[in-house]
Amino acid sequence: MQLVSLGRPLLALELTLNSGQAFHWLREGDGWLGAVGSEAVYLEQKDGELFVNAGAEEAAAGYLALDHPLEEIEATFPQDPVTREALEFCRGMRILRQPSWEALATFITSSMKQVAHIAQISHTLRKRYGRRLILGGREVYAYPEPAALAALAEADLRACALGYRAANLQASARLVAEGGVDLGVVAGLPDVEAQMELRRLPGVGEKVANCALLFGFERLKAFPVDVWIERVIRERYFSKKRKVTAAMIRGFCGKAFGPYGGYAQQYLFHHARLTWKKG
DNA sequence: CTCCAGGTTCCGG
DNA sequence: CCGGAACATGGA
Repeated sequence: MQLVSLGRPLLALELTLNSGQAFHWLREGDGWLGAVGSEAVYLEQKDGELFVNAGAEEAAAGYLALDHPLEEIEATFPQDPVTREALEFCRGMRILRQPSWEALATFITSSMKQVAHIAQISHTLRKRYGRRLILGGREVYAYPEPAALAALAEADLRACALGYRAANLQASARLVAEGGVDLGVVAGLPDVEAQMELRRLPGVGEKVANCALLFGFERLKAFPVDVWIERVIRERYFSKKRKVTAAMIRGFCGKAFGPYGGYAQQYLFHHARLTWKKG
């Protein structure tokens, strides 16, 4: 396979691909093999230099969001010790620019699931119902289109270990495929309205909507609050308060982390998930 | 075995 | 607005 250099961007490639944003990248030799939309892509980073299979330069640069001004973004983070620790741990991690349906759908399947299992579900769905792509003799699978999932029975999705999420994914795929919720329209809405529109889909509440906005609609201030973020906020920012309600956490997170709150959130999430010690 | 995971929805205070 | 319970599945 012929590789092309994309230079030396500020990028922590492995961290980015394994930080719980996307769930399908697999180790292949010295790099990573996966799909960017409907294009098979190989990525490799060697001594800070980024390489991609010839022909996929544009897709890779867009997906990896190399145009995000990452040094400026990281400089907007608050200076508190918790965020600084996360920044030190995650420096160079980027918010991927994923296709909106792919991001939305994978997070519909994510509720009450560990990252490893979300990945397993993603791979099963891709392999059974996504388009098969070939790169360097290797098979890669695109995420299934809304219409492909809309055409299935709920039982087909249950068979992919989706559990109660099967009905939500099926119904959401149908709504999107039939235009009941138009993701192209969502892309043009302001953040608040976009979130409301996404929440019309079954299985999409505040957290999943924010994940979709952050990872699939490039809303870099969207701040998903999951169990890890909630733990961090409660125990390290509100440690002395007796009662901390969801509204207080939402208010704090929307205000305290600046114009790139979603980036800060991702750093806090990843750092907490990998280093948290009980007690 | 028990506990918990990148939650949502519905229901009763 | 708030807390609880039901909902499936598998990794730790």
